[in-house]
Amino acid sequence: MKLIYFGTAEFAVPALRALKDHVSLVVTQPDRPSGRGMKLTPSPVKTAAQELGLRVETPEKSRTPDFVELLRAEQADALVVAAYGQILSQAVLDSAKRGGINLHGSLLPKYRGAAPIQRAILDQELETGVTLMQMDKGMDTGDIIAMRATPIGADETYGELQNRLAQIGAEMAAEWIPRVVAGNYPRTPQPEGATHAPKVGKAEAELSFGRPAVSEYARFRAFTPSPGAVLKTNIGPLRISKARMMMDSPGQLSPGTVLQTSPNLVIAFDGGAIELLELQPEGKKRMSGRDLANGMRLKPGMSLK
RNA sequence: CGCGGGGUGGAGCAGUCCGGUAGCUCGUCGGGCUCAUAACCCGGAGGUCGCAGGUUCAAAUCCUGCCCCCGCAC
Repeated sequence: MKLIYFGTAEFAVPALRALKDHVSLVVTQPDRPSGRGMKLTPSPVKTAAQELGLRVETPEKSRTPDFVELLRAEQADALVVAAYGQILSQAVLDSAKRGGINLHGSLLPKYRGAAPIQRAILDQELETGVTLMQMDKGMDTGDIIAMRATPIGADETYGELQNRLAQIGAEMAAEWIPRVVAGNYPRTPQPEGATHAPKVGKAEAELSFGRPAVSEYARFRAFTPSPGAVLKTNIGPLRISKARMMMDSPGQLSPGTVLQTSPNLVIAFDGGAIELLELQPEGKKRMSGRDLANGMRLKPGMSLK
């Protein structure tokens, strides 16, 4: 069994590790400038591939004739694709015997597209999962090979859920890829009811006092740890890294009010309150909500709005 | 050379412009009050003010160099 692995994000790493003994080539996005100082940063998949001693290619575009030729020359049994970040052309898909097999972080046909995991949390879905499918030229529209569901925890963040789904994906890959290569596998067209999960934008990561506490708590979870949920306040933007929904009803205090500073910082939102356990003001280090209240002299009753 | 903020007892901050007594909110330790407490009262310990030079009678504060942390943009 000879595989070419296409992946970029963290989601794709566990499956790569699971299949490593059969991967002859890893294709991932080129290093991108990122972080302070615009340093070139390799993708998580590239880092993992190098650690595993695998050959890596990082084409700017995978569909160029030269690159397709390189893929064909591998004479691979299948392309395994997970969170790669580029559309694969039909020519690329046709370069391996069984075409492209994709791991997708949702229960297809729901949440087709770039950000299925974040969207599922943002929508306060109760469950999601991983789908293994035969790629076609559409965006996550191929025939389903296997699917596994898992509940979304009430306090689960994007990072935590992604890790779990990636692990599930790795197990599915280990179980199904050999059968796919052998040509012995089911293919079920996706049913009706597709929804789309477009890339999340920076504006969506902004928490708002005026919206319902439950929706903002979901928003916090969907953007944690990356890119991070931000709460704009009169003492500057706060990046929230740990928070918890307060279950007891806070009465009808106006959104944005500091309800408690001890033992933790609690802020009123519409119809509820959220405890800010760990956050980071602009230019500062990460700190507890309590520390922020100490340094900023916050007192119950003050407004952050 | 992308833009910017910061390093002050264990934590978060003020003080730096305009040099001259180490401040605030917590934590911690001891004592008190209380049925009790994350509340309140009294008392204590704990700081080479990032590092190295320089100026000065005197530097957290002014000058020079260096190290480290972080945000934005991407």
